[in-house]
Amino acid sequence: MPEGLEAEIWRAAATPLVGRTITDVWVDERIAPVGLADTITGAEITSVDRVAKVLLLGLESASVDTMLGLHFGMTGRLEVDGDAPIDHLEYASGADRPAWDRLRIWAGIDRDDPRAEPRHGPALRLNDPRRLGRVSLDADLLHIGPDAMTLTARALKRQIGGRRATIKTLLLDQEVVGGLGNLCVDEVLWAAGVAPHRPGDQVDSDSIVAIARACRQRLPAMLERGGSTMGTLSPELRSAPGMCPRDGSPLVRSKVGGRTSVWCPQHQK
DNA sequence: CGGCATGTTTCGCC
DNA sequence: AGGCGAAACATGCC
Repeated sequence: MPEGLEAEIWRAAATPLVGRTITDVWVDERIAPVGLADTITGAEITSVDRVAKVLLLGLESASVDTMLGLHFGMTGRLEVDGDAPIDHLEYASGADRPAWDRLRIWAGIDRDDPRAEPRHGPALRLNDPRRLGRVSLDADLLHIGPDAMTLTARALKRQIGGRRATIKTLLLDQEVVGGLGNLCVDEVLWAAGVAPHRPGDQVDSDSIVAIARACRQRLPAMLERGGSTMGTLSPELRSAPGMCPRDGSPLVRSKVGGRTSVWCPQHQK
């Protein structure tokens, strides 16, 4: 579930936390730096941002000035004030077990708001069955590439350079482009008419333009509709590849860059 | 039981 | 040195 689009949905959902003070923290210490809870308890949440697939909370207090980074891995999901903005797909059987919680942050309401009611549950809850997600402090995000949603052809061309890895591998590399995951890359390449296994240095200029345009146009549309699973290459189509929605020829399911890829040999060259 | 999963990190080989 | 690809990580589901 979590690609850049999901992180963006969670960013928007978490903005009401700005201005609150962290009163208590519980964390699964296997996925966080030592002493994280003590470090951030008492700090005010001063900002909520997203970089690529990472959600960032700015935290400030007399003794702390840091950025808390939430990485969701393959199966992480977020709840804010008891509300999950995205439902499961992979674990769609309604499973949401407390045992899978990895981080719980209780944060007080705005001190000066007389209408505010006390809250009992955690303000923020990171639930992640597979535990591939991570919580970090001051993560190094300097090398993250330009964000996919606003990607320009010029920037994409520069980032790809003369590299010979497959275009799919390159687009999945967060240092090349920020925010794309397996589903979005397949969707973008399908829309742009580029085969996933084409080497980066053999992607012509027109295709670069098409990929960047597909990122700028399709990703915001998918975001609007609910995230990475809302592309033309639907989860149903991915799991049982049928006919290409564009030209009606058979879709192919194969491994590219170690990831399951769905594409149309007819119009993706 | 075997295989597979929306993601990163690490290791070894050029 | 650095790009590249495969393996590893961890757990649940079909």
